[in-house]
Amino acid sequence: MGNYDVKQEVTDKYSLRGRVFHKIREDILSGKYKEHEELKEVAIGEELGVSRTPVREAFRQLELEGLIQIIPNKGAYVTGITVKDVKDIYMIRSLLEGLCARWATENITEEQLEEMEENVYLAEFHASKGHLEQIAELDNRFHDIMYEACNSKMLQHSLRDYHEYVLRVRKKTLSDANRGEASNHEHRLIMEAIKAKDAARAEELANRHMINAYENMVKNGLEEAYKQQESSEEEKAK
Amino acid sequence: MGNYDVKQEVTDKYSLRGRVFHKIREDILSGKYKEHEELKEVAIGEELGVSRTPVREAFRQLELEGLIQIIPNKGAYVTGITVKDVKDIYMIRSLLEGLCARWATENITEEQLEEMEENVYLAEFHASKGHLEQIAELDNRFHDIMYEACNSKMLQHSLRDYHEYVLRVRKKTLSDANRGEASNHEHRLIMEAIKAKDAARAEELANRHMINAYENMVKNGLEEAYKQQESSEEEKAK
DNA sequence: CCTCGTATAATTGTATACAATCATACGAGG
DNA sequence: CCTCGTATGATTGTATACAATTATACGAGG
Repeated sequence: MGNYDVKQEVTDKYSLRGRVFHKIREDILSGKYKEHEELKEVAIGEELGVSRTPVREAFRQLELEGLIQIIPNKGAYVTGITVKDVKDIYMIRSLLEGLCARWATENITEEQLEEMEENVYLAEFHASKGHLEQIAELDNRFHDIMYEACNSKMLQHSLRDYHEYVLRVRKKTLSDANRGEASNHEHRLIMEAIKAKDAARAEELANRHMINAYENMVKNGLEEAYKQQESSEEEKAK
Repeated sequence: MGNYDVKQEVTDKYSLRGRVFHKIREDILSGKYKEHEELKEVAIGEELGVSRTPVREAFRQLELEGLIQIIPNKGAYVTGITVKDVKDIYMIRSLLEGLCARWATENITEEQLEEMEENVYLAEFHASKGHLEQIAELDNRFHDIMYEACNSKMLQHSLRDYHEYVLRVRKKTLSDANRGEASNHEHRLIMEAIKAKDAARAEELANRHMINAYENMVKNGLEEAYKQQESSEEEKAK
């Protein structure tokens, strides 16, 4: 239950307010709650040791994110995430990460660029040592730096949403060491394009970066990670 | 207060659950609550004739949408929407509407295509008669048909979000009869491209459609519609 | 006069109580 | 045996009560 103290920053950011929200979200994305399953306020509240009030607030947020659907006076039902959803997200992200890279080229600060360079070097180091955990962490951070650098609150918001959405899938695919190195190399190219102020190239590279990530994911069994929707067909029959 | 019975469908969709949410949202987008203003739960609750509970739930949703920022144990502060935000949204939408048009070309059903054709004809009729209200309504519907036709839950969700976000600006610019007719014509071209199964052309046209809408908006005084942020500078000084 | 600490007020966070709505089961009537 | 209506239980919707936290005001001490 209390697996939220792994990273201190994240803990502080989410503890108390939003802890319930992120826990339920995690449980949906991890497949604990299956598609079309009904979520009861009291049951989840008891499981997390809180009353219905915070649970209800979390439900409202989850509905807005599209993870559950709330039917008034009836209940909250898990929407789930299908293979097609993941594919769509990567296509959408491909476009938006491209736009982000373009804007980042125009707006990035010296500090951000330096952190990006450091990130790339560090990632290559950890890749050579086989430190998978750090690679995933640095990959997260690389994209986050770019989201900040693009200087657009709106774009940043959308990309963060999508990024989190597929976080579980990403963690799985980045565990593949080959893709990890390829991904790092793509990060380097993007970074260099940004540094050279070549916005068009940065956009094109970021575009490809997403497509590559997606194609690799398909190759490495995206279906398996999300076979939950098959088993939910029985659920639907009820 | 009770201006929600203009359109029956919308009323039913939002009444009871979500009414509070949409009302507060409307008040933020309309500029009633200015940037950096603190929203008190009890005050808003009394104004809407409800207790704190529904207000709090609405706050959580609004935060997720980025319209307010909630600082734990302190308060909820209006984030507002700046000129740059609107510009960014249109650039983002340009890409996503393009993608949507492409996917719609591949997935649209006969019924949807027929409704789209009907929509275009109707819009041209009302434009010739100068019925501005109907034009805005049909414009909404045109895009909504395409969102449905693209057959992507994720893309549909994002585009609806953005669409609503700039709804107020759009209503203002579509009041310009010239842009209304130009917009209708662009709708027709998109529709014809979809009908001809020319996905690349549909994408390109939808792209341009957004850029044109944005450029027209700038010309017609986008700044004026959102000058609220200037006045909020004083607020910030407090 | 300024600084710091305590006390008070205001506001949010959470839990609980009550109301409204929906699902289910059971039995009367056909 | 089936259908419909009512009654009961479960679940959500809302309001209120209490706890925790934060902001403010005031006064003691330097």
